[in-house]
Amino acid sequence: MHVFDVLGDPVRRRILELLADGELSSGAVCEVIREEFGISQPAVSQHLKVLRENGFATVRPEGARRLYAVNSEPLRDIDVWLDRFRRFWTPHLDALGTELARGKRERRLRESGDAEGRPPEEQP
Amino acid sequence: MHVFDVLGDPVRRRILELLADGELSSGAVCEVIREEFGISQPAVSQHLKVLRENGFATVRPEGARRLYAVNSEPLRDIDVWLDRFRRFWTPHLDALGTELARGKRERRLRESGDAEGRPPEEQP
DNA sequence: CGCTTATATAAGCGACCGCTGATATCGTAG
DNA sequence: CTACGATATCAGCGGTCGCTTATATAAGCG
Repeated sequence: MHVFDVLGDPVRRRILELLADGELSSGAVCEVIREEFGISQPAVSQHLKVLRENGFATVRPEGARRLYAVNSEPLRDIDVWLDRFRRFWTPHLDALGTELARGKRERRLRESGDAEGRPPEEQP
Repeated sequence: MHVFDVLGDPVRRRILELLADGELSSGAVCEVIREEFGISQPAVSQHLKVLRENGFATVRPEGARRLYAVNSEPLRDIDVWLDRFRRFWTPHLDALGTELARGKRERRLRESGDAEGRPPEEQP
């Protein structure tokens, strides 16, 4: 399934938004989604499966619960795909220039300020 | 139709990639897509319609041809949606910081260097 | 041990999406 | 005016996706 197909579903997008604020158990996700979309637990579980199998989320068992977290790599792929269109709203850069600028920005900000540092969950 | 649904289709993504290099006639798009995906002219026309109706492309008649061009606004919406996940690969920024940094970056680059300036096509 | 809670899987069904083939519209050339 | 080329639209069909109900797996708890 392609990256954009995964994000094509509003429920999956919402789940990712929820996970963006920190890891959540399947049940916690269920509760919110059920309230907002009115769909069943298996439906949510199937969406979580899609997110899992396509690398958008990682799972960590904790007792009987399963804690889900965002895995950002596929989202970064989208960001990269968007690069070729960035010059349409940052007109003075071609694709290479944008890449350099993004790198420079990151470096500049990394060495100056800092905020809360949640490390990006990498799975081996 | 939602932004991500539009990009869910590989043909539509490819068409946008083609249009990213400059405007193309429906026929020109057809030719490439037909070669790459082996689908018919009506199929391509329907995809162009989806792109048009969802604001991803603009059309300009030139004689009997119709010239298509990228309209970047929906793509920017995706970029904005991605903002909430950017801290996963630029860990030292929260969402607000990222927004500020992006604005600052743009301003900084706008007043310093410049490259070839294809103006972003705005439709009134 | 059973019983409950938490989550995942299976089977089946309806809706939607994208394709094709046929046709309509529109511009242009002879 | 007619014919042709370029593009859009229509009708219909098949496949896929997401939902539901029912069930399986597995952990916690008395």
